[in-house]
Amino acid sequence: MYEVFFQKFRDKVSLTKEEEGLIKQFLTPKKLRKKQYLLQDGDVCKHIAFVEKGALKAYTVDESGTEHIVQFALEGWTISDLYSFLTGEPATYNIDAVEDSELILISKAAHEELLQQLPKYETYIRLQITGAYIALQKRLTSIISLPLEERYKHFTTTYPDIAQRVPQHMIASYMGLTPETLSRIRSRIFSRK
Amino acid sequence: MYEVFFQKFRDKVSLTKEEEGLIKQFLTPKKLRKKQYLLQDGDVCKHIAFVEKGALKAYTVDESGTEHIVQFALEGWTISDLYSFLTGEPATYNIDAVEDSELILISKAAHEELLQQLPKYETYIRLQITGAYIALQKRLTSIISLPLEERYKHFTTTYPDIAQRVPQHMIASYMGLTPETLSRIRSRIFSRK
DNA sequence: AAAACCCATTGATTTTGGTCAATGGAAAAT
DNA sequence: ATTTTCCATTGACCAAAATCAATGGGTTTT
Repeated sequence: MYEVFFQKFRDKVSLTKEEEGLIKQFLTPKKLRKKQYLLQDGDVCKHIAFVEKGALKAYTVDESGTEHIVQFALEGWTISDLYSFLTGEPATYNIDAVEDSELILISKAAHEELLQQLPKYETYIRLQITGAYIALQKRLTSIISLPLEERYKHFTTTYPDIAQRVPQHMIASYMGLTPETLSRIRSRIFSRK
Repeated sequence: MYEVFFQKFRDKVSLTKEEEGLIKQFLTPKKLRKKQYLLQDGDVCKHIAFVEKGALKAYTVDESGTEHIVQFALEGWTISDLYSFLTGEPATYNIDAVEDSELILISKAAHEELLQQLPKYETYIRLQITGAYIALQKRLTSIISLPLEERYKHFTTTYPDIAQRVPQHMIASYMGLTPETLSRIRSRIFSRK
């Protein structure tokens, strides 16, 4: 149940068996069926969720009811409304399951306790958030500097797993496009080469 | 010379005079004239730069020679090509001074040494990068979910200082627009209210 | 003080993506 | 097995932003 989590952890910081056991006490497993919410806009985000299996998405919904996907998370990724988690303010994102999923939850209390008790946990969190920041900055850069067709190619080469598993209209939403436009971009790419 | 830096540091983590002295040994001040480069695309990013005074921008340049601004940094902000800094890969951003500026540089060696010697430094870095991540995620959300006019308003209310000090064509670039389009959006906003 | 440059604005036109609508196929529900 | 539902695609049309081009106000340079 915790294999992927500790694998990712050890990729960043080495752990003894004892430390692993200590951490385990603070983790809560949770299963989520496809389309179930992990978090709803307006609620306070109570957990950081690590994806052991499955796929989730974080998104906003505008007045017209359109979803705008902010983030996908597959196995090995972490998802939350970090601002809400840290401040206790109501969340501005919804998070739900794109597929049946298995998660590992870290509550605010557990997070703070681990930061206190285990310096390696702080290092893990620091490296984890740093990686997320860099990935986000690259995404932003591709949005402001690449033409649409290049952006789509960049996306599919950076995240081939997401491109394969997730319905196209969600990818369109993630890219800030309508499904029709993404479909046309794809057909242009295929016909041209 | 180090006032703003330690002020920001203490906002996140308290420091004794001794600790402050220790950190100071690892910092290098640097002045930059308007338009001077701090980092050029292709070079390795050797430092994290903290802005004591002035304003910098990080940007890419596409084949047509157009700049795409990824980030601004005013007093109290930090700027670098973090990916290049951490991995030693060539940078993909240029960074230069929008105004005459005073910086505090942290080299890779200094960064690693401080992480080793001073747990509070790691905490500072963790909180700092967390804040940057949240800000970036908000920016991304506004890009994919808000209509242009709202996005501009969001920008000016979130960063009134940048909106005032930086030329409009740079803000257009930061928003992924042409200067003409931003100008028209502004005139629409002013005439409408 | 004049010249050169930078920059914001405005107009005319083109390009690009969005909207509305219909179709067909595949997957899920009954 | 058959009906729904969901989803990708395509077409016609519309709206929005980019491009091209010109103007004039400010700065800075000389």
